[in-house]
Amino acid sequence: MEFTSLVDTSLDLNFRPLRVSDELPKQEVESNFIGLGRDLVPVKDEASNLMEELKRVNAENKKLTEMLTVMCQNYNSLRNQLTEYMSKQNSSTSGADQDQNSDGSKKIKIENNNNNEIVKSSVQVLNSESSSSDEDSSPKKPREEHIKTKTSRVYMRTEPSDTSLIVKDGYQWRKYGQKVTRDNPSPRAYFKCSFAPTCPVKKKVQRSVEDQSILVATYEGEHNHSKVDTAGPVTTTSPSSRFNPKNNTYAAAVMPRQTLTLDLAEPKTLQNDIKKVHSITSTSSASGQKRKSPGTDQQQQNRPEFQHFLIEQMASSLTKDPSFQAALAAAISGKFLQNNSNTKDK
DNA sequence: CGGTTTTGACCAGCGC
DNA sequence: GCGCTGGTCAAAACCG
Repeated sequence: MEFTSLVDTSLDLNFRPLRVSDELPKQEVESNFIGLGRDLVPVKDEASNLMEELKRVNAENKKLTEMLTVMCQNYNSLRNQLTEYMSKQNSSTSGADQDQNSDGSKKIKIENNNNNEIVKSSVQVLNSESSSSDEDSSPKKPREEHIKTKTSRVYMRTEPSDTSLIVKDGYQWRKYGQKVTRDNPSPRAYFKCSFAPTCPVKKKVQRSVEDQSILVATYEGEHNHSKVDTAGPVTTTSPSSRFNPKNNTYAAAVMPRQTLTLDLAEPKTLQNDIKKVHSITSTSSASGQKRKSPGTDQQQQNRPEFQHFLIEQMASSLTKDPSFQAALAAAISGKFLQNNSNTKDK
């Protein structure tokens, strides 16, 4: 449980109400064993146990808040990089769509336009709903499908040392292929949703050409089931994918990955928070298009006021979350019920 | 043993 | 028709 909470925030919180009922019996069994060992456990002890539990939950919340802070920092730095990159492109000649690309393929052009859109909208939403024309696959057949199927693209920052192509998004995926594409030296991995056999969703994951630390996940189709709630860290792929034995980068990669997992999970609340944070950090520079000295945002973010505001926002976001409240209420009431049954049994 | 990953083979679309 | 490319298949390997 602790590990789950450490690894993910909103996803687990959202699903917690479902899990509480699953997990509580376990705790009951455990505490019943304890109860058998000691004939009469004073109510005082139980109360102190509860307090301990509350303290532990509070500590967990603190950890989550800190992680969210890191997430926002990563997000902002990524945004800065993208903004800089795009402004560089804009400052060059207008027809410089294919600079960097000697072959100047149409696909790249489209990709760049898409990036442009995202940056122009201040990258509030990293999950961009794309039209049928924006997908990078050119053949006719897929194109027909795109008219029907929803495609979206998600950008995710990872540790540079992390070579795995894993995007944690709360779903369970089965990898069915990997290819090295022409316009990108890093391989592209193909995944199918493996939670439901009938689920038509596919995703492609590939590292960005510009920044190898950015994973680009392209989703095709819509899930016909809810998110998978497994016991592990937000779960996306098979057990062996949660930890990459080749480079031992799992622990290091966990933090950056959460960033977009959260974006996917609860876009509205988090984006609102991020918007607020953003408005604070960019009060001096109007549109963000002005050339800022690199690291300006970073300095702002390091300010204690900013950190405080950020933590407050995250905390309020958590406490406002009905799922979180329900989970907390269920946990507490479960404990009380457990107490009652224990005392009645004796 | 069942599910997942890996990876070479295969297929279809496209341009020349 | 041929070669290139992206996407998928499927057998073997791997893992818990």
